Amino acid sequence: YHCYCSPERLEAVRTEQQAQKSQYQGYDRHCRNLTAEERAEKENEGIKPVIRLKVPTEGKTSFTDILMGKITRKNSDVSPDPILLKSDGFPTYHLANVIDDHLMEITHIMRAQEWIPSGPLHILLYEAFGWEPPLYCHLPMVMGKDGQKLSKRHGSTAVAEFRKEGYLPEALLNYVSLVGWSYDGSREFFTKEELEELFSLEKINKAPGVFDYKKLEWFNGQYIRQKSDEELLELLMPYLEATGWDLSNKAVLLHLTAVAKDRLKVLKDIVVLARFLFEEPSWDDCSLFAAKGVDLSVASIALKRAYEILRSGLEAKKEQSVIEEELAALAGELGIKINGVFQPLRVAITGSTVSLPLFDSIELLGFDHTMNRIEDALKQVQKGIE
RNA sequence: GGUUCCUUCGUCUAACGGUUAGGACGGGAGAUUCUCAGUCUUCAAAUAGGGGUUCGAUUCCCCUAGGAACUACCA
Repeated sequence: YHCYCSPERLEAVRTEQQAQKSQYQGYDRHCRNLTAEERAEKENEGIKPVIRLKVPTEGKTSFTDILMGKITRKNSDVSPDPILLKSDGFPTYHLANVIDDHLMEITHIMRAQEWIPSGPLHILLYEAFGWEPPLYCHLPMVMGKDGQKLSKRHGSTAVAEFRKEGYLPEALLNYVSLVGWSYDGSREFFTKEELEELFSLEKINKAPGVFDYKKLEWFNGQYIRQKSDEELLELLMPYLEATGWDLSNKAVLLHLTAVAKDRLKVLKDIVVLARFLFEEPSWDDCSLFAAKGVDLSVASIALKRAYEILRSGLEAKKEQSVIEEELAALAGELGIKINGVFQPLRVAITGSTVSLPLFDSIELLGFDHTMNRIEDALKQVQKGIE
């Protein structure tokens, strides 16, 4: 039916209902039973009407949900006479949805549980048109950590964002399949093909699930580790290329990939791990050179001596294990822990106390470059002590 | 407020009405070790509360509590 109520009147009705804490909420069906004269009068005033659905005030409407079972709602509880056609002639969602699905010959509607309350309204619409309603399956929603509808403030929510962060499609798919569903309670790894085979609506949980970014990360790490070095490098390239670094040495990149593989949670992480290869450390904070419980002056000596051991060892092409032993011996001599020697080296070479394994870092960087860096670092430490 | 849906470790979940309530993530401890990771071992951690039905209830029923969604001329 045509409704001529102004937005202002609707708003007034709404605030009045709220103020009264009225049990009845929504449109008051003001225009539902206008006489022909009253309508003509409104038309003459030039008011463009909306078209509302005359929802029955008696009886109930129900439909069967594949997951939820029978859902029934009293017609008096269905949204009172919702707008179907707006005053500008455009349909609202409910009208468009029903017509579109019907014309598209949709047989099954699977949507989130937040749509359950609109179910009876849609059924009413199908009945009004004399159409056969489709089958419904309302799926549990996915919530954020706070138990509210997952939204932007919980982190990434769009597939494109997950991809940008460096989540593998197969990891995301695998993880998401396990929110609200399980196969047998113990098996967790599924390929897309296996999911096509094994996924079943019947085993979907009714309760909403919380999206666990930690577990997604874990899945992603698992899938990353399943890749060959070559495959992984290919996936990593876009992230590396975005930095503007010189990536011409494929052998180095492959070695980098192999060493970084265990350390990646998301592909994007490669940038942090690789930075030392392409940018010179600044060593702004000299205290980084000193391991816990080690004096900076001692660290300085350790670095100097370690540098000599490294240089002669590498020049003589000694085994890594031999050089390691020599470095360990140095630590013993200085009365500090092994890390007291490794940390200043690590900081000198990579600029950070956290890095890829030391000898891999050296090999990636190359002998000359490594030596130069340690020499520079030595100067920094001297300045730091003074 | 009203309507509807939901309720097993912190999180995702498993358990023909009969199990020491299982697995995974995360957390703790330990091993490996040059840091960080990774890997391995290991520990803690739950049936929301109250009534029924039953020889027996996580499982079936009722009540309470809690949570969520919806309640637009948005979708």
